[in-house]
Amino acid sequence: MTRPRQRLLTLRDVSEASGVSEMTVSRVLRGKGDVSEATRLKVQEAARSLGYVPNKIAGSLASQRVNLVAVVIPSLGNMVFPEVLSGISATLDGTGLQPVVGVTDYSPEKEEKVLFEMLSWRPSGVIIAGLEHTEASVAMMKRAGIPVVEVLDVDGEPVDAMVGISQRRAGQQMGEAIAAAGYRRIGFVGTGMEHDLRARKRLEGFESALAAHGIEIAVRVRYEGSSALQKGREETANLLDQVPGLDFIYYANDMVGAGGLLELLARGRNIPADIGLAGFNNIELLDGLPLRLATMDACRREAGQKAAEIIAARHNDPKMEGGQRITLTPILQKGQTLRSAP
Amino acid sequence: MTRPRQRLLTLRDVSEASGVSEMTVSRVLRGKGDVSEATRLKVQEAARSLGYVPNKIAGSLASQRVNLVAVVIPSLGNMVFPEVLSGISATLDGTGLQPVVGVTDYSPEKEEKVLFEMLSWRPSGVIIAGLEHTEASVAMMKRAGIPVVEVLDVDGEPVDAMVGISQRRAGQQMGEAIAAAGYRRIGFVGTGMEHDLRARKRLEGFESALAAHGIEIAVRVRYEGSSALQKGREETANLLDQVPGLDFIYYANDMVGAGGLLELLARGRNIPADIGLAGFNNIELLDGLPLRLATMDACRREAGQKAAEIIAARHNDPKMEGGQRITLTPILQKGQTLRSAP
DNA sequence: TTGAAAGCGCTAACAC
DNA sequence: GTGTTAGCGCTTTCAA
Repeated sequence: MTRPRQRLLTLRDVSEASGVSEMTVSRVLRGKGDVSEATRLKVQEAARSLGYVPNKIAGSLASQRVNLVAVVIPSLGNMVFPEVLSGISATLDGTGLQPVVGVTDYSPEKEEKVLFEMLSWRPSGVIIAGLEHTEASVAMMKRAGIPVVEVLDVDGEPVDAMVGISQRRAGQQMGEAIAAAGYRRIGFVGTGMEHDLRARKRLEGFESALAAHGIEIAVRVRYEGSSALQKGREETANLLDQVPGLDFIYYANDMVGAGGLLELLARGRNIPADIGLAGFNNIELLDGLPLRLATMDACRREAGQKAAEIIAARHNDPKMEGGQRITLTPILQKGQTLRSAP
Repeated sequence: MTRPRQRLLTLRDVSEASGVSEMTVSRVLRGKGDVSEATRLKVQEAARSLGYVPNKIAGSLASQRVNLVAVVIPSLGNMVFPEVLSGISATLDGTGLQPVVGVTDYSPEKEEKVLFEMLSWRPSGVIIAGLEHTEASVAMMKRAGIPVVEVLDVDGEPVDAMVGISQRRAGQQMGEAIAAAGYRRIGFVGTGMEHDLRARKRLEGFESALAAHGIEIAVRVRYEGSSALQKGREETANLLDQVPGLDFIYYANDMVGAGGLLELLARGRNIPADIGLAGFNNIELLDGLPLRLATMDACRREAGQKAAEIIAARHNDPKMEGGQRITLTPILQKGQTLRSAP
């Protein structure tokens, strides 16, 4: 494959350039241990002028510690995971820990591979989306001997710690609000993501809430691929044509929901009196739409923050107990597309 | 800070469990060298049943090779960089190389830190957004002895290789199209990103093209913060109030442009006859809007792909020459918000 | 086809 | 405050 690249600068080079022992150079560069001001300056100057970049591979091997946190998420393409990530980064900043991201494309097999790959770097912790993983993935995480935090869902048993909302409950709440508002003929637009188990749980909760009111989803479609805004329009048109009497559409996420909103507005439909709609995620995009879409916050940023806090705390105090369970509470935003209960 | 974590499984454990020497176990696990089928099976079985995860830190130190590619980008929050990333991942898949992402928040100082941090892991290559970096960053990249590809801009001198569009030329082209269409009183909505040098270059090109037609930008505003759709609406309203005779608005990106479009439609303006508008990036979102916004593709995915190809090729053949320069050509999409030349 | 020895570049632990 | 020694867990090299 590849041949070793040219030799780079080592501690020894800095040591020779500064006339200070390797060990002391190492101390200066890490800011550990007492070093006299004089030698410190000598060393720093030498390192700077040589352009020395320490070798973390060697350092980590020797110290048996790695300042990386593995973050395993399904996708970077839909705004929700970047937000989790941004919560993680913000919290990790200043702890000396660094997130490293792996993407699974919603595939459990790829997740397993990514996890294996990341664990082979011996990170200080794992933050992973969801509670469902292959047996091998679970085994790996358990054996890794590091804090593991599963995020964005709390409906199930975690490997170790978990932080998130109850997706099932979130779906239920939306279903209840819709039924309470008197909507009766309800359509659903879902993603084609077979493996988005959180979306599935939301839908289950949603259906159970409707069932309690004697309502069944009248029609459902799934879209494949991305371009969610456009798909939202198309599938909405689709639904309306299939079932003219529809008075509500529930969308698997805000992006398709926004597309649906644009379509309904284009058709001059009376929202929310005549027909209502709701999405999920509370993405920022909604602020600029002609009407505020009803939605629910998945608390993604907060989940990332809390997860990172757990990792950081346990990194600093390895004796700390694991198994934290933090349930976040999403707020239902009625926006302007869900009428109030009569 | 932290104490070493519990001892994990090592090659020695697999060696003992299988009764095969460490060296041969290593060969099996890496699939290198000739190993008899019998021992191969013994070893694989032992590794699997123990749940052995190799230690890449030790492996990389010993072999002096690391299968990581450092990817340094300003942000994950706006869809353009994730797309570059996805081009990179797709191309790297199957090469044995893995991208590791660092985010700079458009700050040159943070970029320097991120670069230092990543280079200390001795990656096999660097892909970094833009051509402008601190002196120290440039020095680090030059000294690293690995392929470096700067992406998304070709207006300047690269450290090594570069792949992207000419941002200046892109701005010019849009300016020319607008002037040719006969628009004369032109407004500009930019981001508050002081350090988005690519946006700045686009604007320079844009202004120079207008100047060639004796036109100056009549009014410009910058928005701060995110929520680009909403800001697009607000700033558009703002502009129209300040300069009622405006007949074109150029937006720094499609997201604000989409907000502007919604605002103009809400005001019942006649697009593109009465007033035109254009964005930049050709994001997917545009497909679902009531009118297709005029825009220009930044070739982000393609830039990621080409960059990754360069890294992969040079990884496989270190003797290969560096300094590749690939200029991609963005296509101007007139959409429905830019009238044709009279 | 397999094994033994010698490091990779750094840091922990201990001596001075 | 500074230096010395002995590895960290692998892979390279070379011998068997």
